[in-house]
Amino acid sequence: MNDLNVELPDGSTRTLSEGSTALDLAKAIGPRLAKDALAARVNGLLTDLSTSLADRDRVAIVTPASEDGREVLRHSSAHVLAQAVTRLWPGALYAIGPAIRDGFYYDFELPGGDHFSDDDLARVDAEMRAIIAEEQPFTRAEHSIEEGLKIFKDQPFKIEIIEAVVRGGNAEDLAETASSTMVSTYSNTSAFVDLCRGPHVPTTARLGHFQLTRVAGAYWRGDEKNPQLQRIYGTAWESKEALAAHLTQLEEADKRDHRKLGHELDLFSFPSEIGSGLAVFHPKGGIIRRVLEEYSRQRHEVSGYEFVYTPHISKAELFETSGHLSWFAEGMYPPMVLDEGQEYYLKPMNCPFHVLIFMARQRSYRELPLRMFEFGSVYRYEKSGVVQGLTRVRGMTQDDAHIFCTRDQMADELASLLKFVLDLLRDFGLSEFDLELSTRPPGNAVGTDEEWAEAEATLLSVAQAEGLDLVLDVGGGAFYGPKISVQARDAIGRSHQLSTIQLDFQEPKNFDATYIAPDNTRQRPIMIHRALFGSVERFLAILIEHYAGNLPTWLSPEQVRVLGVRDDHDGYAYDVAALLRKEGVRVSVDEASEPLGARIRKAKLEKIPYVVVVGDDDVAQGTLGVNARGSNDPERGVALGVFSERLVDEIERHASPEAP
RNA sequence: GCCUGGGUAGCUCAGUCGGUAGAGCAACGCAUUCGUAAUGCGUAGGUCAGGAGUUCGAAUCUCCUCCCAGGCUCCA
Repeated sequence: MNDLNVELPDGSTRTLSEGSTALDLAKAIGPRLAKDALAARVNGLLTDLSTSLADRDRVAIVTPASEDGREVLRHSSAHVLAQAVTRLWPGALYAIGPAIRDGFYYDFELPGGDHFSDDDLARVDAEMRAIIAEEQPFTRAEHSIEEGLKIFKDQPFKIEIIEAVVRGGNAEDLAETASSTMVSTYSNTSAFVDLCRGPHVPTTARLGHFQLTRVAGAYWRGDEKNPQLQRIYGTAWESKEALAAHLTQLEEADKRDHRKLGHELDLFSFPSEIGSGLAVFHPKGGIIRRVLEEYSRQRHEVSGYEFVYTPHISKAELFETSGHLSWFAEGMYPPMVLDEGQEYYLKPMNCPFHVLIFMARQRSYRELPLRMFEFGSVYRYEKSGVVQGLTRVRGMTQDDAHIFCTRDQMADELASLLKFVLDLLRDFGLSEFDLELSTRPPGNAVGTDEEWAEAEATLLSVAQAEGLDLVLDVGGGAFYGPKISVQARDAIGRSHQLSTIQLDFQEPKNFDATYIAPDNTRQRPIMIHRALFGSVERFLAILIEHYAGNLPTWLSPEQVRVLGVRDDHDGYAYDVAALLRKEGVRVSVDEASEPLGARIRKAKLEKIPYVVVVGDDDVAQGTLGVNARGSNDPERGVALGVFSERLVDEIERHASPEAP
């Protein structure tokens, strides 16, 4: 019998007897590893422990507390979920059930068109735990296509997958089976067989740290035209602790929810009388918005932008010319019809209006690049199910600008623009970015090859100069021009798409916009659409969640609250407030009608950066007690002038008490 | 738009079998004058999301509409 040598991840080799499996390798390395092992990665491919190894294979044993391990656990959990559902709903059809980020799901069609309800989760959970307690093995088998079709003759979704794979298939289908000539199945008991490429854990006993999270409807193959299936989501982890940590993290994310904080901090609301997806900003939210917008305007002004204002509605003709009515009508509110049959639309975008400003008179090349900026309110008819807080609304304000430039100016303009975007976002405390460049789509794109190539190359080189990775979305651009989008990572690692820079070779053509070139010919300008915040509402939501409501001092609606210890200190408290207000600080006084502790608590719950307490000593010496947000250790006896200077400096630097 | 769950005082929530609506916090009033996260007492507060139906009687059962949450689809 020949030995075989396999290579381990650390580069060492092991000699095993012929016919050894990955599990045998784990045993040879150590009993603890063998006990821990869930699956193996052989020559880069995830596979079962029962896989036989060949000479010179590169093998890594997969253990639970790893990305591979969790993926296997989740995938196997999904499999158990399907088995549980078929036990509880005999005749249920099962479709697909992959591992996803943090968990898994499985899609079903229940007999008689039945739907899962929330109460079903507990039943399914109990059934899954019963299956796990039975310590069922996951047994893999390979069949011919014909056999496969026979095995799943009562499971039309599986048949559809097999047939799709035979025809060539897509990645998703291939993940379910093995290849176009062979069907891979896993069975736990004779009663339950699933079409699956695997790998799976050796037995269900290895599972258990899971929680079913929710039920949902989901279209078969993600297509709205297909029947809707019933989906159950779950999360699964390698240990009780890891599961608990994940659930805690979800709770933490909930606490940051801008809808919750927006309500608690009295920033904005969505009165149902106004309608779905339409926000009103309360005075405190209004302050944040005003400060944010003023800062943005100021930055735009020094960067050579001019400010324009345009109406919220327009005749249909404008959107016919721009093309919106032919390709974006679904996203627009229906028209208002005036007496003479004239149709007016709420604007879904600002660009056509800006083009008209460009065209208001003859333009010379000497005026270019012409940069027009507007906080433009737009209205989009979002489908009722997609509206969400401030992040997906039906009425929003974009920090929108359109740059009209010549072909020669395009590269410089893009380069300075991308720098401008990143600088501005950094001023708001966002520092981690991902860039995505969507390049020319196949087929009839507008613009010359050179224009596309130059624009793409420019965006790429700027990203590199900024030291940022740029992900290419090859062929993902719109037909009318390439696009770069900026995603920002927030404090808990979530990624939000913010800015977009979109080149447009089309719209100036639609409007026949031109400028007079040095050679006295009419030339077509290139148009760049760009929004930095995306929408002001959405940007605010992201900031609120990024800071968990603890906004940096310059953005805080109330920056300082002054409390007198007794009511005979209130006079001094007002003096302090007046002095700070003179320095431009937003400050209020809470008079001593309640105990100090209660007033401090209230101010802390409102996340005010500084709570200032003044008592006998302070009145006598002109000092303050400073209680900074995020600190449990108040500073006593701070001179008023010192505090004021510190505060003004902090505001100027966009810092906060937590990060001074 | 589709699936699931929800909407009761300003907020968070309880409300059993269908029998005239409850708490805590907040608000307001009075008292309390206090040095770093909840002072005490009292008062007021409701078209039970809206509409229709069943019933002697509906927060509770049925239907429709609106709004919210989580998914699916969508996000130019």
